Amino acid sequence: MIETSSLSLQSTRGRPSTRGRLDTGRTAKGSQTRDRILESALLLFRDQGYEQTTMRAVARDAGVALGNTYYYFESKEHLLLAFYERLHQEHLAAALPLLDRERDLKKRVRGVIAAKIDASEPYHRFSQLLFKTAGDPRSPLNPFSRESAVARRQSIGLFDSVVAGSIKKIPEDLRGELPYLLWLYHMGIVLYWIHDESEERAKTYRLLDTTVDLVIRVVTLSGLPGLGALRRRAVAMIKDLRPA
Amino acid sequence: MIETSSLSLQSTRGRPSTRGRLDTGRTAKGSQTRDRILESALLLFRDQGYEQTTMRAVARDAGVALGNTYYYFESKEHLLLAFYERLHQEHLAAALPLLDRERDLKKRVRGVIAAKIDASEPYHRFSQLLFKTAGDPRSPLNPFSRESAVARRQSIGLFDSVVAGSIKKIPEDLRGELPYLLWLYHMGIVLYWIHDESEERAKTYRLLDTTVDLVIRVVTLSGLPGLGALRRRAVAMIKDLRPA
DNA sequence: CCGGTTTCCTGAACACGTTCAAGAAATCTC
DNA sequence: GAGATTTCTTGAACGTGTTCAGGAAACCGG
Repeated sequence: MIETSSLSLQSTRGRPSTRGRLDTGRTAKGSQTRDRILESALLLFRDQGYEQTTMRAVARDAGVALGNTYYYFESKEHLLLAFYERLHQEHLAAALPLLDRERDLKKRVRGVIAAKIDASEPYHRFSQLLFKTAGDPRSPLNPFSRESAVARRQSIGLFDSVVAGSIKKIPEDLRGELPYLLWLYHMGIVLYWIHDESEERAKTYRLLDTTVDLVIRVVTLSGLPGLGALRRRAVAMIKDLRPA
Repeated sequence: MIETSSLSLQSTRGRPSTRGRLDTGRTAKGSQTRDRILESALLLFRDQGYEQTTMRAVARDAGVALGNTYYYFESKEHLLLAFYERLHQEHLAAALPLLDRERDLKKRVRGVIAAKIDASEPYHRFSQLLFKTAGDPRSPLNPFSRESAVARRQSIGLFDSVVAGSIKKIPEDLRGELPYLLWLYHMGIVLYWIHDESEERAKTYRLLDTTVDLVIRVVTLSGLPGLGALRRRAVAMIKDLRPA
């Protein structure tokens, strides 16, 4: 499928997009240590949450000195960022088969978001931190920050594929902004999921099913001749106000 | 105006809705100390941000020992919560005249949200923390937590008045949920505002003007006979999925 | 007033994330 | 392989939010 060929399953670990100073993992030894630290952190995060996990415990479990963790990860939050990057890879792997198979836009959107929720489920307890820090412009986890730019672009890129690979007729002007809008929509669903404590996240899935229907309906309606002016105005607004 | 009579301008300070153990401010002396601490904290927060403000600095400026701040405020975050309660009072004071004067729904919604942004402007730099912690279910600042229930109910209550005091015809079933929906909408605008660094927050105001138009249009359209089924389905979903 | 009780206040101590000077190990150059 | 350079590792130390045992001050019933 051509439209998914731009999506990469390659992990960005090992040669991360670091900023000058922290150009780590250059030797085999260094790379191994980095992985050991990351692995320890992920296990501890999952088992006892982010706040309860101390950097000292991460270092101990990885078998290195405390200070060494700071050679490979700028801060505890960057360790979390590395986790999210891995989570995204898992999400991608889960979503790709569906994108290759299904061509109906509604099912593609629903499937990709459901895959995200499923992939995140083991980490529900501490995924709360995603949004805890997502709102802080200074945090590297903030979806608009420079440091998470790679992850964000990848995440939005997934919705590029969702749109590109569907057979639905979409007005040209809306088509350009739709992936971004779907990404925002998916963030909203995730935010709800974070707070959802219902059995099997039943409420989140009900929300998803109902709203995905509405969303697709709006996309369809926006193509009607009588609604062209309204649609153009909305698209213009999004282009204007969408963060750079 | 009857519909605003339930809104209170009384500050909740002095006799806060604390939980048993921390039933503070019972003597005149205690209450004074609490106010001194809060005042110091607000000044420091505003001038140098939340993270840069240390509890030791707060205590020093208030002229008390470090430990004493923890007698009146459970944590640094609770100090921030007290700040948001005060901010809400200022917002309320700014919004009330408009609600007494104006009866057009669109103008009421726009006015109340604009008032919120204006009231928050002096604290833009560290308001980022609102959403930083808003996503964390364990944080007292989380809009769905027990501790912020009072503030939240007040905040939604404001939109109760917005709806109740307008002359717009609104379908009965939607009318019940509309205040909550408008509150959610207003949270979205605030989230955008937090990240908005444009001159005079021009982008936020453009977003507000455009979306308020869309929102009201949807409310109007939802009353059309042909769209009753869709509206009922949407309202049912909201009732089902709205957090308790 | 006095003793008892509650409320208020103190500062040392703790665990945490983070920094840093110093040294060990790997790699490179010749 | 020796020396020079880079990469990796260490653990003590700093400043932070928070806790806590203990003491001071206010209040209350007699």
